[in-house]
Amino acid sequence: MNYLEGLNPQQRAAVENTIGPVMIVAGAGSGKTRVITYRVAHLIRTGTDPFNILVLTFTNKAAKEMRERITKVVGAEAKNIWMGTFHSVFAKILRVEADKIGYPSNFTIYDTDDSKSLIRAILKEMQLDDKLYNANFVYNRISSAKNNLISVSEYINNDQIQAEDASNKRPMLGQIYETYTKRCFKAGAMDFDDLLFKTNVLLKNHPDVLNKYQQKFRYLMVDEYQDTNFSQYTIVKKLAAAYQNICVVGDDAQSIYAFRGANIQNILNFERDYPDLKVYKLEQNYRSTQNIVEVANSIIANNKNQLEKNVFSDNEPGDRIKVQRAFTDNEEGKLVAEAIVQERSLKGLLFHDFAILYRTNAQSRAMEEALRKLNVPYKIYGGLSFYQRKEIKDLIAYFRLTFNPSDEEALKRVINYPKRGIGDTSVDRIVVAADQHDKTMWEVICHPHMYLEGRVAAPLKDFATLIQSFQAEAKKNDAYETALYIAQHTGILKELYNDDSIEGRARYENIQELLNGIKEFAEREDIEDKGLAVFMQDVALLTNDDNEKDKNRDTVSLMTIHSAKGLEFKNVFVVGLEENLFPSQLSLSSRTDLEEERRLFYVAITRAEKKLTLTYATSRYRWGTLTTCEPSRFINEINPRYLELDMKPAKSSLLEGNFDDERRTWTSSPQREVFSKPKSATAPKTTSILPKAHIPTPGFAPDQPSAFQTGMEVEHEKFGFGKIINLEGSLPDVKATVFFPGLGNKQLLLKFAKLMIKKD
DNA sequence: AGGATTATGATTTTT
DNA sequence: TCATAATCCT
Repeated sequence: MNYLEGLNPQQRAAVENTIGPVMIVAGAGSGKTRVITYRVAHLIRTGTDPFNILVLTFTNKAAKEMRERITKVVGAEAKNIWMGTFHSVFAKILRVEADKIGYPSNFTIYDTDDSKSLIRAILKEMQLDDKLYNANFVYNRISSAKNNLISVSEYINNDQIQAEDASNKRPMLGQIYETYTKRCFKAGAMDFDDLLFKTNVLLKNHPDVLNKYQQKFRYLMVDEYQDTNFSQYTIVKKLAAAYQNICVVGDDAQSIYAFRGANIQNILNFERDYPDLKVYKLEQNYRSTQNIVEVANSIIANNKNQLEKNVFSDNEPGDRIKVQRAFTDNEEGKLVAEAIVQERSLKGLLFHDFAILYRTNAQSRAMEEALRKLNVPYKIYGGLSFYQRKEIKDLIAYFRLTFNPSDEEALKRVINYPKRGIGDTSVDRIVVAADQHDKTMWEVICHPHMYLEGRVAAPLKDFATLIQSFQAEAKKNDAYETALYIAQHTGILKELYNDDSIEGRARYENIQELLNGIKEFAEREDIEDKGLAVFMQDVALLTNDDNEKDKNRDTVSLMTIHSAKGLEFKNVFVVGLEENLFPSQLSLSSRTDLEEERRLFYVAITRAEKKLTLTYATSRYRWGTLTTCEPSRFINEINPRYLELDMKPAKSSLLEGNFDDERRTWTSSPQREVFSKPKSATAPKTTSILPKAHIPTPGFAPDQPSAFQTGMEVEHEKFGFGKIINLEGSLPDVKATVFFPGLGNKQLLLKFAKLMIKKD
């Protein structure tokens, strides 16, 4: 297979130039993954030892796919490449080097829930106001400190940070950070951010270790470089310092994770770090139609800070981008669902060719309901991952405890689950006793009579014995046998088996699935140590792998825009394009946040291959109350010549504005522009292209249900002018089918609808 | 200790 | 609205 054939000149240059610092700026749909995989394959084909290559990605999925594709080119050697997420690669290294930073090599990895629950416990112990010191807020503060490599002592001694916290009335954050760090250490645990933070500490304080990995990883590649944070940036920079064979790949226009600490400057300033950098720009989009690519370009042009590039498409111009208005979120769902059904039969497509993308998960509900009504099969991506389910976390907590009994979060999770008579008060007493005697909770539990009075001693001793029996079991058996033993002897399996509810059934099945997964692991032949401890090493870093069964089902995909990154669909619906939703309300106060929202919109648009539809509703339920919405400014930012407006406002003398046939847009006199926003000086001039909401005729008064006849021209308070095409039922429950131009048919119950016979 | 009830508060989330 | 957490009862 000649992998170099079929690459365009820029792609090929990026693949072949493997020495020295390289930056590949890869526009959306420009064949980025191909270039990375071929570049790695090329390195190996030209004699580089796979053991000397490190490829860092952001998702397990990306790493897995890449490895598969490289295997196709170079064969079995591909398995020797170090390839994985930042977190998994450095967790592996930290386990090897753990003793250098005082950690046990079997340290536990705390997930976000563990971290937050520890923070909650600390806040309670410190008796801090939990309104001011909200666990989420504290977690984010600590996380961002770590991502910026600010240690506890630096945090406490930094005047600026202290002043900031003081002015926010939260002077205790430094102390909380300190306690949190100590407690993690005592529990033999690292959180997600620690995996990177401690790697930095390790490489900084141990030049020999740094040198070892510099020598090992002579060729470094980083995917999605625009999403790296400072901590990741520093690790990469250190590792690359010796050989400078560093290749980063990314697209600044698709940086959408700043809210998690990603720093877009890492890619924008890359040239500053490596003056003899070679830059390759992949600008040809192979995915989408010209219209889609140009719309995306016109949107992103509104952002100030970006790398210069000119993404273009040689594909057909394609359909215009459709903009659709709905009156409610439910109607929006209906519109989308109907469009999918229609488009599918019209073009002979599969459900699989359609995706509905939204800004927030809450928006999926209206879509789901509409799809269900039309019997459209769908799958929601994202949401709770398998490993975040309660029953899975419970069982895994027992596994964690088996190998690291100091793991406090696991201990607290299962010490009274299933019920064994150790309530909150007892747990509090254990915590106090442990603190007083400077022991771990586990040590207290092993010798309860030494530290505690009363009845609890017996169940505690039993609990300790139980865990010790698991440890003994784990020593002699493989992962599956141990896991099954634990599932049985904790009583979890029985408890769920006896739960006859639907949820209980599902939980039991989930446990079975976990056990099956462990069984598969234990049957693998490429692994020497098949113990449960090995399986557990990166279980905290695993996320949902798409279910094999689901892969063959033909379904519409529903997901947030964030989770759609990297995917593509023939037909894409981006829904909820409303101010305060997309762009999100919380982004409106700062330019950088708003620009991130715009990049998110860019990502959404560029998922589409053939056809793109944007929808918005003029009212929607948010947090239980009906709110009215204005169309998103992003719609106004699109050059109208790319748009097709599906609805034409009803003819009315009250509606000022003229339909500009040439440009297929609505223009209106400025003083009546309901939706146009004050434009910033830098924003390109756009005309408001959105139809107005209907404004009722002066003196509008609904008529009696008995007054209506089929064929009458009528006016509706909100929908505007239309024509009755059918009446059914008998008074007073007459239901009318009314056709509103641009909106289609509406079913209206006359006794409720604000409907008036048109006068003229 | 444990169930039941009320309060709260809320983007996005690769790890 | 909906899920989780804190608090209240028994």
